Amino acid sequence: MRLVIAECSVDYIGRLKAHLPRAVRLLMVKADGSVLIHSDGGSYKPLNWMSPPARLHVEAGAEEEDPEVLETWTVQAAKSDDRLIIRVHAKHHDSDHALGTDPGLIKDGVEADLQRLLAEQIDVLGPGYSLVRREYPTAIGPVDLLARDGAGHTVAVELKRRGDIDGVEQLTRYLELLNRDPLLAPVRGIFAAQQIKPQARVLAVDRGIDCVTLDYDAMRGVDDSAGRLF
Amino acid sequence: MRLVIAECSVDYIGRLKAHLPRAVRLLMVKADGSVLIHSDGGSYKPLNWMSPPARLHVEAGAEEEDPEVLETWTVQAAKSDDRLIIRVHAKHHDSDHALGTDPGLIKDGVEADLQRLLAEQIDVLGPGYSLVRREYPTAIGPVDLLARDGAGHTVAVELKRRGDIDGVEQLTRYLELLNRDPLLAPVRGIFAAQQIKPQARVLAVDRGIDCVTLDYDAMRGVDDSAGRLF
DNA sequence: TCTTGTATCTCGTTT
DNA sequence: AAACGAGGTACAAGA
Repeated sequence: MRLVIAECSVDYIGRLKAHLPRAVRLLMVKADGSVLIHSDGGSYKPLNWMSPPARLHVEAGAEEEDPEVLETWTVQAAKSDDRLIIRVHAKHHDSDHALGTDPGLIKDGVEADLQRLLAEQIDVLGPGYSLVRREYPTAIGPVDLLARDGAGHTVAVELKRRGDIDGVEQLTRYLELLNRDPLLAPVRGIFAAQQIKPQARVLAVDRGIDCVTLDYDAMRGVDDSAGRLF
Repeated sequence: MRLVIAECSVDYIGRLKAHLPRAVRLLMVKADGSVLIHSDGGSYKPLNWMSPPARLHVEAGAEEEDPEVLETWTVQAAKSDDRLIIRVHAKHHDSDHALGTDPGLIKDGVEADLQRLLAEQIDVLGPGYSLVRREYPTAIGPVDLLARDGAGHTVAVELKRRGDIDGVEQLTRYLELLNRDPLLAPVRGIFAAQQIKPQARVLAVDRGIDCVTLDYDAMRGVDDSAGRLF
């Protein structure tokens, strides 16, 4: 990994065009040819970048013979026409480092975990609920959870961390399909999420879909396998 | 901005839990207290990070008295309980740089530009078209463009850079709603995008929605404010 | 290989 | 401040 602190201006031409005026920034060049341009703020997203695989070509001076330009960097994407052009006006730092391959990130607490917890604690949806199965297959994809309520009626559960309008649409399509199956019909829908957006709730209610807000921490607290990972 | 190349292990506890085993990585500390942890590969997303605003606290040694740990970095989010703990086993590089504030990115060619151009050149949809308004409000969100065709009938236009099935669903919802308004009905739909995916086109046609492919470069060429950005 | 769905999404804009 | 939509979304899992 090469780290350069440089005064530079940047142009990206590809799916859109973007321009960065002259300023001091960090240029990070990775082993796979990708380049990230970071300022001293913002979040993890670089101001501009080139995704791998890409090829970096450095040329002394400027193509247009501008004496203020020390180097012109051209970063060309290997599989598309996307191109990043970096004009370096001054270099304040330049260092190279051998990092080796990374063992990678281990995660816990994503939607898959939420699904596992709700499957184990299906009665948070109401008394008498029982699980039929997780990832119940349909022609248009698997339903997150299929269950039966206290009265024995089938219930399809769509699970999200953040309940958005898309999730309601998805559940609606599943319900339409499931209700064509005489062995299952009538199938009711439950939209379960840690947070449900107002618009999504309105749409769900309009379609007769129940909304349930889940407390992940509480559910994880009940689960005895919690906290064992690290 | 501080750049440290270090052998480290990392734990994140917040909206989820995540762990990085011991390896050599780049630690980038920004002026706002945010921290990014990058490996020499992947894409622009760091392996792990803390978003601003945050506070970095460095302590010599390890809390648990592990002699292999040189320093323990605690990065605490200012507005939540999110926390990043970095155990530094060895430092290979450590440098600090003054970057100043960045003038920021200038973009061209995003959906907003398309919408402005199409509003100005509404007749690319057909002869006699006239604009009613941009961002026409409805209960479930604003319609990109509302227009009248040559015959004086109302037309709702959904605009995308890339025409996907989601966009057709969105337009369908708008049309359903708009057609309940006796002052507007009947309202026809036009799905306009730079590229329309085959599946989206099939769905649109099936629902009686017209598809229009837009040539952004040509439309920008017509617009006399084009090319002034850079 | 391509498609689908999630994300510690980020980032802007608007309410 | 909260919510909504777009993104050069990125990224991983499944087909």
